[in-house]
Amino acid sequence: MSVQHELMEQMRDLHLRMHRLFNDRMRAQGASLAQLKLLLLIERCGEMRSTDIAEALGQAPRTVTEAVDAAERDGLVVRNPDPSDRRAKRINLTEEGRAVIRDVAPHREAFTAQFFGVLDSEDQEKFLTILQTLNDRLVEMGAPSTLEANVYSKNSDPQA
Amino acid sequence: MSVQHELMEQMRDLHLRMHRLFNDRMRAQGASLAQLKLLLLIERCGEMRSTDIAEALGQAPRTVTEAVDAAERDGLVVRNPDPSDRRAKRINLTEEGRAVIRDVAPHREAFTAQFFGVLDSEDQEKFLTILQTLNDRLVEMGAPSTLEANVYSKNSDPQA
DNA sequence: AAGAAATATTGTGGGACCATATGAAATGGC
DNA sequence: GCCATTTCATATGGTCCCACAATATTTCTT
Repeated sequence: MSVQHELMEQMRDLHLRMHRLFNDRMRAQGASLAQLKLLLLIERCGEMRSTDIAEALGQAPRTVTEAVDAAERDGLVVRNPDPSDRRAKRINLTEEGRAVIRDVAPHREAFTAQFFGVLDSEDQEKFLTILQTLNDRLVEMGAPSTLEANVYSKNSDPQA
Repeated sequence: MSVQHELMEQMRDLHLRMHRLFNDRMRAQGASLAQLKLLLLIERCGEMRSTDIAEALGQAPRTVTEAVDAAERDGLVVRNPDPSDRRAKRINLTEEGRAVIRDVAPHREAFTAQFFGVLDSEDQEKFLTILQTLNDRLVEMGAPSTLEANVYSKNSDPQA
């Protein structure tokens, strides 16, 4: 029972520290974690509708509208009309948006490598297995199974 | 490299799902994760000053003031003047605050047990080791080493 | 064509965080 | 005793997220 207690504490600590440290490093590069999450998702999937973004990020529609507003204000993203559905808008990266991703990429890579470098590949595999098991458990327990985009390391398999 | 990518995704997913699911269950009992965190800390440590709470929870002073404001509004907590330091206030639980902790306890226990139940004790130990290793790494990388209070399972060693 | 559903957005209200700054009180050196 | 510094709680303003409700437009269903 005390092990579970410890586990919960360590899990929370880990997330908190990781989130803050990563955020700090990205802010030093002029980005923010949340913004980056959005930009990387669009880079990976190409033009997206608001709905798709909400689902991919596991966020409420309201949140996405706000985020896109902000990114558009910063010139990182544009909303184009969707030719095949006049209700919809297609959100895409601007050149400036792509530049932010490019500039930040090495720092993301460095973070991930430095972070997971303490684990040998066997432990990484074990860790991954456990995380997947726990994730499945949460879904069994009632959590939604929607995904979340990856912000930390580069993804080389875009799916249009 | 792709394993690290997967790891990051799974870690984020896990935290998000756990946080939301736990929060939902607690809200059904009239509490919230953050509130609970505060109440449990005070229960464990007795009367506390705002500063102590901020340090214990790894939060900014501003956050604590807000949280205590809310808890005080809900009648779960009171601010008493500190006789030995007229700047300070001593924050303590009300009877209602203690009642919330009592009511929520079984649900916290149930969640933790159900969640970690998918892992045998060997995997739990392995998981704990890995988490600690990663936490230490983050501290090496510049993250603060302040702790965070445990919200999920009961703690039986209060330290006044 | 009428109704239902989907799409994006807006408003309102709220929760949980942050850095920074302010005023009051305590503390420590002199 | 006196002044600079530190400490304490709080305030200002900001980010990121949510739920709920309402709107206008368009598409899909029947």
